Formats: sequence, structure tokens, C-alpha cells
Amino acid sequence: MATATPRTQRSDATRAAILRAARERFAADGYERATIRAIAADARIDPSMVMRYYGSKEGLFAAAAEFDLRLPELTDVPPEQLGEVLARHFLHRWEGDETMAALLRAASTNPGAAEKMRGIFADQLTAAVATFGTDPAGTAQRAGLVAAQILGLALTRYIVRLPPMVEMAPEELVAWVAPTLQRYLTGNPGR
Amino acid sequence: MATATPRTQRSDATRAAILRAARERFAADGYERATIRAIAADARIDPSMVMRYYGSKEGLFAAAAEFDLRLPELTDVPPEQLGEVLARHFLHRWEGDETMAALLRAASTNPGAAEKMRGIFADQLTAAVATFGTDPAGTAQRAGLVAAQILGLALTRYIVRLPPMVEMAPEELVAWVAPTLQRYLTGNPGR
DNA sequence: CTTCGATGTCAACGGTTGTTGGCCTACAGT
DNA sequence: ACTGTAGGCCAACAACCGTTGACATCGAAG
Repeated sequence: MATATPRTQRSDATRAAILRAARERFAADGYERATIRAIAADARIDPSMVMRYYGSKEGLFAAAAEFDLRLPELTDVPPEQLGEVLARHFLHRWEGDETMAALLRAASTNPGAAEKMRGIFADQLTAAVATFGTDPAGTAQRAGLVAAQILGLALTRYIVRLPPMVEMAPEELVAWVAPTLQRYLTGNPGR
Repeated sequence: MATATPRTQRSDATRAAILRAARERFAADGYERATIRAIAADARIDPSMVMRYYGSKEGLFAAAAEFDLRLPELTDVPPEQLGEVLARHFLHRWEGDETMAALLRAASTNPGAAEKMRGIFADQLTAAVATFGTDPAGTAQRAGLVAAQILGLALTRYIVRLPPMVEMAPEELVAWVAPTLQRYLTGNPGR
């Protein structure tokens, strides 16, 4: 009220407000049900501002779905603890930022979102798996299997909300899933 | 052409045509992008017929998403082969019927579809796991974990289409996933 | 103080969607 | 042969969507 907000900061503030509202709506409703009008209402601005700042709905989604897995350095992790470290990291990453839920919900129906999802796991996860690469030829496969287990966990816990998966404590889930990831990373098929 | 089709069969035929087209569209596009008009066009009838036969879009989806996992009798399977049998069964079931892909796509954005998904896994899968129940208290958890791995596999292979998961041969996937299911069914957390 | 550009608002457009009611046609029961 | 009725089509409605353009407002540079 009293202190006038500098002008250059104002646009950045609303930009951020739009992005926050967009992530919430995309996460809760998916790409098609999340309307620009609803997002603008949440951010307390006019729908046309969304267009001005992000060009189109797809542009807004692309900005809102920018995501970094923030995978830790795996080189200084004891090889037999890789599964546990990864399982715990993903669970915490997911629980603290709804961007990933938004991306997952949207990826089921929106081709662009699916493409972005492929990019994230192909680039970030595959690269991380490659750093301790004891099996260069199978790296992509191993990363894919890890993604399948991780995304299945996220899907059942945050999207479909299967009761047993929702009710389990994070550490309980880590205990169950860690050995699976460990085998996908360093083991062989058929046990 | 020559022989007139009996009237009672005609309606059943178009009912089935609608259902088939609906499953295809729901599987390919998800709930919101699959329009009644497109489904009707595929079935070569008028959109209003869809309403007459199924009441509403939600009613049509409910009918199209009716699904039986067709889980085999698990009582006469050697306990140490449960994971392998289940993994192979799910993969074949999924590859042969796109209903499940339609349900999975829709479950990400449509609450009714998610509810139906919960029902399928809570009823059919949990019941199957309970038949050889060596751990009555943990049955629901074990079924949930199996669902997480199975759905993660389906999501990455049929929906998001992660290249390594798409390219792997079915038996290759079975070899990797079977031990995971086996441990979720009969093992303990933390290996 | 004036001027210019960026920020924000308002109203509207064109298109698509689920859904509805009226109309035509042709077959089954009498 | 006649009639009622069910299958099928056409046109339209009301609502909602993404998107656009014109107009107001206000802070900063000259």
C-alpha cells in the first residue's frame, strides 16, 4: 500500500504467481481440465495476462513443467546402497514439489507432456545411471526399469491413490522399493 | 444386403460398435480429449445415439471401462513361480486388450476412472493375493506394491512410451519384473 | 510537466463440447 | 393392410474454452 513496488519487480511477481497457480491446477486437474481462466483466477489476474506472458496454454505448461530431478552425486555412494539412496531421494523429491505430479497427470493425455517426461528420464536419470556405469550397453534399459518402478509408485500413491500405497509411511516404502531399484541397477534379470 | 437383419440384433450390434470405438478413442486420447462426436463417427452413427444408449459420456466410459483382470488360479501355482506367472499374465492381458490402457489414461485426470481403477485392484488383485495368504495382515500392502510395479510398467511402456521400455521384448520384461513381484508377494522389506 | 511504454482490465470472437427434441423411416404385431 | 414403435438422423441449444484486440492506468525517463 504505502511503499510503491518497483515496476520491474511487479511483472516478475505476477509471472511467479501465475506459475505457482498453474502448477497447482495442472497437478490437481491435469492438462485439459485445468483452464487458463481458473489459473488466472487463482493468481488474481486477468486470463489475458497469462497469454501475454506465456504465449499460449502449451507455453504455460512447458514453463510450469520445467523440472529438475536433482539427482545426488552417485559416485560417492557405496554401490550396494544405490537403491536405497535413490528410492529415498525420489520419494522426498516428489512429496515436496507438486510439479512432478502435474507432469505425470498431464503426460497421460498430452503428447507434449509425455515428450517432456521422456526427456527428463532419458537425460537426467540415464546420465546418473551411466556415471557408475558397470554395464554401458544396458544403461538405458536399467534406467527405464528404474523409471517404471518409480513412476508406478508415484502413480499409485499420488494420482490413483490406492489406499495401501497412500497409507504406507515413506520409510516403509523405501524399505520395500530399495531392493528392487538395487537389482535393476546392478543385478541381472531372473534374479 | 439381401437378408434383412432382425431388429433386436441391430441395436445390439450398434451398441457393440459404439463400445469398441469408445475403447479405442479413450485409450488413444484419454477421457477429455475423446469426444462423443469422434466416437460416433468411428462407429458410423449419430452422436445422439450414444446418448440414447449410454445416457451420458460418463455412462459410456463406465461401460467401456468395465474390465476383468482374468487372474488365473494361483492356488495350483508353485509358490516360487508366482511372480513369473503374474508378470507374464499381466503383460499378455495388457497387450491383447486396450481397455486397460484406456482406463489408465483416463484415471490420471478423471476421478471416476481413478475410482474404478482402485476398485479393480482392490477387489480382483487383493482377492487373488489373499488366496495363498501366508500373511493376512499384509495382504493389502503386498497387492498395492504389485499394482505399483505393474502399473508403472504399463505407464512407461504404453502411455509415456519410454524407448527402452517399449523396445524390450515381453519375455525380457518378464525376466526383470518377475523377481520384483515375487518379493512383494512372498518376501520381506529390506530384502 | 509531458510523454511513452509497460501493466492490467474488459468485452468479445470463433470454435468445440455434451446434450436435447423433433422428425423420418421401416419393421413387427394384429 | 394398418398402425404403433423403436432405430436412426438432423439441427439446434447453452455452456465453456483458448485467444485476441481495444482501452484504461500508472510509474519512470526526458
